[in-house]
Amino acid sequence: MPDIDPADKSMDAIVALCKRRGFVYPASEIYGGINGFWDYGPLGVALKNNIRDHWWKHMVECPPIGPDGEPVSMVGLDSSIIQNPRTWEASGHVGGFSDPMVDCTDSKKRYRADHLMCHELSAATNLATKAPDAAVEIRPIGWLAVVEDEDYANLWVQRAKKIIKKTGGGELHVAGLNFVPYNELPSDIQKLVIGPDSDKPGTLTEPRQFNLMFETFVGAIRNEDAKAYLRPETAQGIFLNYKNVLDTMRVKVPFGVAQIGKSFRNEVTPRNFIFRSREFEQMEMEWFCAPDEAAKWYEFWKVERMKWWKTLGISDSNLRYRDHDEDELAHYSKMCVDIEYKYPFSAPGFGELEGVAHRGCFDLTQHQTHSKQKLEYFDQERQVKAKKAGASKEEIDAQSKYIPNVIEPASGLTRGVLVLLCEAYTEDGTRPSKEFMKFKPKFAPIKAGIFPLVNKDGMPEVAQKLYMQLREKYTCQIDAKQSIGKRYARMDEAGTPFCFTIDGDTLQDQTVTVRDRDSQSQERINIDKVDAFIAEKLAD
RNA sequence: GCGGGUGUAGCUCAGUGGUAGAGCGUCACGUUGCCAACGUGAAUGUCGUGAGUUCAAAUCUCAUCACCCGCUCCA
Repeated sequence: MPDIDPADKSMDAIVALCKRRGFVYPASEIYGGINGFWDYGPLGVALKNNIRDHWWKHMVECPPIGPDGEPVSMVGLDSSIIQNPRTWEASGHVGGFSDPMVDCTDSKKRYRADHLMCHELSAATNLATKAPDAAVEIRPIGWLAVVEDEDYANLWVQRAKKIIKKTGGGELHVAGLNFVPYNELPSDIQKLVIGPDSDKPGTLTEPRQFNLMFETFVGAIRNEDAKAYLRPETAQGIFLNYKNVLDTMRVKVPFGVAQIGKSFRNEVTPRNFIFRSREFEQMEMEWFCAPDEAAKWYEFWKVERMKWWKTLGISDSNLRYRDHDEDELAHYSKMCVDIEYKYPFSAPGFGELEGVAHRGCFDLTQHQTHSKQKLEYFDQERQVKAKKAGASKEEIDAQSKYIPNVIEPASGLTRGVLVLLCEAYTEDGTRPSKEFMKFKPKFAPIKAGIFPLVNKDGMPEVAQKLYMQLREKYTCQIDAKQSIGKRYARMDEAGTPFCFTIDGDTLQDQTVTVRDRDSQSQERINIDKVDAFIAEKLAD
């Protein structure tokens, strides 16, 4: 069966199935829910754990082979969600995530206050055209704002002329263009500003802070000194422990530290099911390397991470790279590429799944400055090499002491769950369930259903015995209730790849039927071969 | 945060001021011989929440919450 284009899948139908079958529920639903939070149900947590374990296996326990043919060096970590608040000053999250925003009550648009470039606007009317220097009347109109872009000064002049025409005419009167960002204007002048999509002054609100970090208080006393933040990313926990790992784990640059955990962002607009939620789970790795090798490792991880996503059974045409433009890069990043997936809500476009960022030495330098702890790395191999080459003391130091650069593949575990849900969702009007979940067997929450064909003649007993044996190794469900078709249909919606049915023949010749989820076809195998059959199908 | 839309059983929905409904699903019992079979029965609703108008509100009004779409933002 050819893969279905995500554009043809209905997000509503996926959300409905997720709830109906226990993948994802709205959080605190009996109280009316809470915007931006979701609970993972029995099948959802199984799917999420499967992806999580697969990532951990391929990043920490069995990391990829490096360019030199040896496995790369990687260790795991699980750092605290709440850290010393100074962490977030150093990382740039206090400030960086709190851009002041301005709303226009006329155009109903919202702008970043520091992106609104404002200039005083006046019209000049020459009262006596024959006496050039005298009798020029200056008519102040107010201030005019335009959105900052490459050519905003020209845009401003065009808008200014239009507004002068509308408000009584005259020539544009400016003495040199000196733009001021909206947030730097005094509040009495802010009231005179004409918005970028409005003709009226005073329609812009005061700049308002949108801090994207959740705040809490450590200890019983709730004051500024006790204020702390829920981490908005897991990455900083790794930087905070960089020195501990170096001192205790006998690792040498280049090496990586990987971590999986919850992060929290007070998003302005949680949207698109679990794609953007306020509490989410990340799988992040920080790769520490010598500055002159960073570009090489950036390419390495860019390739490796895409390979990894493809091992989840996602079709090639639904994944792509998207390099960030220079003006799009975050304050810490030198290069960044997104691995994107074609979600049903973004199709035919793509949406982010993972970002691989070249963070330079930004983070460690920041933490070194703020904490006053030395985070420099001493590279003994380079020192020996430089000495052999007869370098001067200064040259040896320069080559062997450095702040490592960091390559960061950061992905959303909960986005991975969403991708597999979207990828697996398949409509098929010809089968009883009308829709089924085509998970790659390795990631399916339930690997096998075990059914007695009918609930008599010793079949339930044989099924029970098989179940007890299989459940030691695989997530299985035994079900003897209702018709066999109904049981198959339920398993289809749960995405269970195989169903083993004990029938009359089983009692005679020790064989069971295996029903394949995708083809709905059956074959008979010996009951002793069931374990090996599943094992083979789960292997990569 | 702004604008628009939606909210009735687990799901899909009907119900425009007068007793809360249907189909599917779920559960029980019986039956069963490979794809949501059949029979009988059962459970499930503060009609999103709170106020107001009314003799009477799922229905009208207001507020609020959640979800969807578009801005804005974003991993």
